[in-house]
Amino acid sequence: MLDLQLIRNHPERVREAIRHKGLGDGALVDDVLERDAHRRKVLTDLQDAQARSNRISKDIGALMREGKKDEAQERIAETGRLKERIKELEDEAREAEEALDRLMLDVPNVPHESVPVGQTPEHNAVVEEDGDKPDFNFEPLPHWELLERHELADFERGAKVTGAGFPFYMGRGAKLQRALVHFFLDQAADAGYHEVQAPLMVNADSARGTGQLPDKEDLMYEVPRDDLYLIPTAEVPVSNLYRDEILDPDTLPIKLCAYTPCFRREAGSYGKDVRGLNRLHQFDKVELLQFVTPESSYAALEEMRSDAERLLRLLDLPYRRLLMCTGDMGFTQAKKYDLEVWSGGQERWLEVSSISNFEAFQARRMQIRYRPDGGKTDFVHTLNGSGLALPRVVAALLENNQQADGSIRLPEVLHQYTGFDQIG
RNA sequence: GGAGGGGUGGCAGAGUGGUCGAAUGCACUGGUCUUGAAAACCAGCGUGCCCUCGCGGGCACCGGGGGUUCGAAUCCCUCCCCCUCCGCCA
Repeated sequence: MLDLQLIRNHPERVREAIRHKGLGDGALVDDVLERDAHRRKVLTDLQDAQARSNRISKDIGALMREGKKDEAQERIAETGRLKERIKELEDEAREAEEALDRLMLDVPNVPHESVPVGQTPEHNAVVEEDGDKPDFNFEPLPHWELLERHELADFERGAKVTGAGFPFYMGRGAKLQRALVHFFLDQAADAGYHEVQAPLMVNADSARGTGQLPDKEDLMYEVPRDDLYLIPTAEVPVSNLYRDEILDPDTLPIKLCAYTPCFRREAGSYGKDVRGLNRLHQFDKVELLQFVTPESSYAALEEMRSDAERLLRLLDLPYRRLLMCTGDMGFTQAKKYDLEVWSGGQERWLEVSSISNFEAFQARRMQIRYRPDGGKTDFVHTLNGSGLALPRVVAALLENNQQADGSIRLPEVLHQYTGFDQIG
């Protein structure tokens, strides 16, 4: 949610943000301003009426105490009309409030000034490329063939047991997953992130807090009987950790990391993108999160970005960093980087991390505040980033490190975690 | 799942229909005292919103929602959460 003050004071900036994100012409802003004016008018009327009512009740109390029952009765008689009026105004105020809230949920976050303006992925800026793409003197295989050859994963049985997109990882495949999770968490700890283990299901309030509800409902699996949702990312439960709280400034920045499986319905995504590990309904991810003061959030974004990039360098995976343009960055973000690894078998870039600064957009929705020393409470800024999502990292590791004889050499940093240095 | 108890300010803990946004203690902040500190004493100390250039004023909030009443922390309904005991169970 955006700051209503910002819309009031700089409506043109918000209109521009809406256009740049490709979400309309910005007429929404005028609706908001109109609704806001109306709400305030109704609120003022209501509060006037309530103040009068309170005055009368207080007088009645005083009269009762003095034993002037008759006078009290007279005053009670006066209140009938006023009570009705208050009821009407309360209804009006609630409607006005709800109408404004609904509109406010449609207002996207304003992109940071450093974000390139554009509507399509072509406008994303490739900021950096690092590492050498593998140069094979044989025909490299895509990872799904490598998985099959080495019996690292079983997609067919996964489909039987659950459905497409729910593979079993087997033997060294399973161990590799566990090793990566362990490695990522250790690295995060070294970088100062505090590990948490989060619930894998959340309630509707939490899903709303991070913006999965109301509009991205199709993303999540539901457990209707208990009114819960399976998490599409650890971002959802962990961001909500401090919902409705006022944080002590001494505790900031709060840096958290969490390993969780992620569940995504991925409704409507078909095509060859979905082969193998490229797109799954369940996958593992280590997520990094930070709660910071507003003035430090962009430094934190760069820090988090380099925390994620370090993992790719340690794994010796060639990657590139994209600065997402206004139209490709999403509704809630102010600035977002994507990290993509090169997969040598498929000869394409695979997104393995997305690192975002939400500024106060999520915090306002979740009511996460802090009290600056001696000052008024203010919303924290929130950031999160994958560090990293496993399946595509596995895909790239297998593809890039395959040898002519079909074996796969694992990067050295993983040996102590896997207990083996190659597959096959 | 069954039975009972309970949710009040940062914490502890009063308050069971009217001068209660809420006693008191602790914590915290400022001041007095002191060479300094502690102690003691004095004062301040919740959140959100609305009106106002400002001074200031108003409204709402005692787990959430609804109701009774001129008036609700207090009474009623409902939901949620916590605790104790029993059952079940990784």
